[in-house]
Amino acid sequence: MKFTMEDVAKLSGVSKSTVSRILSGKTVNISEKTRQKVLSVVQELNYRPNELARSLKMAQTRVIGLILSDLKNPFWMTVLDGVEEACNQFGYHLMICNSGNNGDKEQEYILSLQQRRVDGILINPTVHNKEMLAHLIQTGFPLVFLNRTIQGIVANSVVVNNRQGIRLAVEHLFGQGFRRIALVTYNEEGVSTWTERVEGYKEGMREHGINSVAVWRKHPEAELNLSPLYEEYQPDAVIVTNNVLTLYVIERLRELNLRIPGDVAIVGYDETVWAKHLAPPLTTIKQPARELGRIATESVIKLIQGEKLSDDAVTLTPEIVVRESSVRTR
Amino acid sequence: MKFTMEDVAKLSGVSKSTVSRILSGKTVNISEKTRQKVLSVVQELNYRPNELARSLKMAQTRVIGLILSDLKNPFWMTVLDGVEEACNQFGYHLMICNSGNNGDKEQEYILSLQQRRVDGILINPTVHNKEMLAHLIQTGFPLVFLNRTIQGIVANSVVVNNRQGIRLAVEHLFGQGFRRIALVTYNEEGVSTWTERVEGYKEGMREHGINSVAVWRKHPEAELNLSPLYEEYQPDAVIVTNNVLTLYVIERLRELNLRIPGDVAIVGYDETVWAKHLAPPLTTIKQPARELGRIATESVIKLIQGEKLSDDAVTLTPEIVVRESSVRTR
DNA sequence: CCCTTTCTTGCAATCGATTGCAGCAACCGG
DNA sequence: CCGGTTGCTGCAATCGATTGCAAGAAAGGG
Repeated sequence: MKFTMEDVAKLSGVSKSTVSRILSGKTVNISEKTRQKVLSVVQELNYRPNELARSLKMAQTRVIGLILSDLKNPFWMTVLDGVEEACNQFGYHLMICNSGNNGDKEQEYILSLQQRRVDGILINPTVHNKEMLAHLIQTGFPLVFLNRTIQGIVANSVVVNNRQGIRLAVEHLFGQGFRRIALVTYNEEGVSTWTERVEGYKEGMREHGINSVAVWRKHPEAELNLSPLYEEYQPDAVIVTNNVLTLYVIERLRELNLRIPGDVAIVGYDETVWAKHLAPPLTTIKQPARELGRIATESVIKLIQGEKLSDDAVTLTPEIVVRESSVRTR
Repeated sequence: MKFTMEDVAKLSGVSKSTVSRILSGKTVNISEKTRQKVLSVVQELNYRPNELARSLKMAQTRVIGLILSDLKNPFWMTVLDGVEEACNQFGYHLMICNSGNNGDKEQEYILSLQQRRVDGILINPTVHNKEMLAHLIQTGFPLVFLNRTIQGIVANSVVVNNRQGIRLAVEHLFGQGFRRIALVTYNEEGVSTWTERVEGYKEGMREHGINSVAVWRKHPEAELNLSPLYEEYQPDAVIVTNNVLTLYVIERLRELNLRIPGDVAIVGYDETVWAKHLAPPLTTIKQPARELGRIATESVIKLIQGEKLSDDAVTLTPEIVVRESSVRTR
């Protein structure tokens, strides 16, 4: 049922070369008669060229690999939508992988995508494959870091300003009169998003003359008992560095019978569909997720097409969406 | 920097054939000496075979295409996670496309995936490409419908029982003493998920002797003014057939100054990370999303491997998660 | 020691495209 | 009528693997 160029050629009474030239749009010097003939046969057979063969010969697949560290995080849904949109626009296809923050799996995927000869890779990297990634970049392979950077690796990357994001939260809370602000984040060594957000928090506090800060870290797999932490620092506000973690923290605070924002104010990370429907509606740091996806994809496509990018890193700007969860009640 | 089998062969002093046989694990009759020699060269060069060439020759790519109708819906995130997991387990890669419920885009993606010679396709189909899909199935192409069926097409599909899902909601609400139950759904012609849920609702109501029902339909792009609808039917409970739509409805009801569940109870569709954090916590119909993804993927892989599936359709069972939004207050 | 059988390995065709080079036909002017 | 252009098309090599067939080497039997 599947036809080849050979078949089309035979039925049109021409050679493969001619068919190929017509289909690839190399309009140069093909008589209108043969062109019509060939196109009608193509139509009739419903022929479509085998992309594998084409890719093999052309040494390009028009496929981009995407490696995410945690597919379950709803944040990626919007990013993914932007990535898909850009891919579609430029005629690329997307191959998706989920490393689950596992270094070995990530490595296997990188190799595997390369074996499949993807033209470029978008990656939200783990911290476990530094040398491999560095090597890849060094060899000129089109690679773009998505939302995370890796210490010590100069790479094209598209990220959102994490320090600024947290500082928006800090400034807002200070404006509302809160002073004892704690931060809750994930306990994952070396992940730039978390470390930068923690730094942003400390900087922000320091600027207001506060050096006694509280950073609470939750291991992704374990529970976090807020009770002793709360007792020790007695915060009047909490900033959380991740969307799902925010829900977790809210739940734990409720268990301590703390009212939001009366006893403790909350600012969460990532604007989500549900943020405004929580009780009380949640103040969030909104990251431009779709743009993140779009721009990163456009970047990798530019690299593929041989363009030099003017900047190694594109840094997007977060906003704060203020809702009741962080507004001082009288 | 990229080596070919030829290079490996030359450096090992053997022919391509031998290298190929060793790497493809065809252990039959290769002397241990040459095997070791070749493997060491492979190691040294860091050689990995070109999958394009292999795929071309073998006429299989070990890639599965996934076409979703609406990537933005958080429901898919969990499904996707299940799909990815199964793909990974069986050594397949995933190519993702988003039709955005657009028939033309869907068609283009189907053709394009076929051109790329994916081994099989998982699709959450729109209603616009019946003949094409039917034809595909007829030719024996491994295709599995995901979460939706298409009227008039017998296909392998994995779905969740939609009638039963809604009826769980109806029964629960009746148990709580609600009688004037309205349903809100999307106004999309012919989409099985919506039509089946509407039917389930009507059946459930009829069984309780209620023939006067209210189905409110929201066009995906337009606003829905609940005020007149509410006035007309005066429901004491509302079931919503989609997760994001549920948030929308809750917002509109709030604008009408209706208290939940005091004035009107709510049951939403899809168990989400945020459901239990809403105010009040939301009762939901929980679909086994990850299993949906896993099983559909396993099905298409079986089809690819030539197995006959014992049943055309696998129907999974939803559950109800009861929370305060649908519990009668005294 | 020769012939047969069993291991190993290589040759060359194949998968389905793309493309440089060359050849043939038609057309032109002189 | 002939040589030179120009226009159109085909031949055959190539991309990087896989694999049927056959040949050469090694081993075994008489």
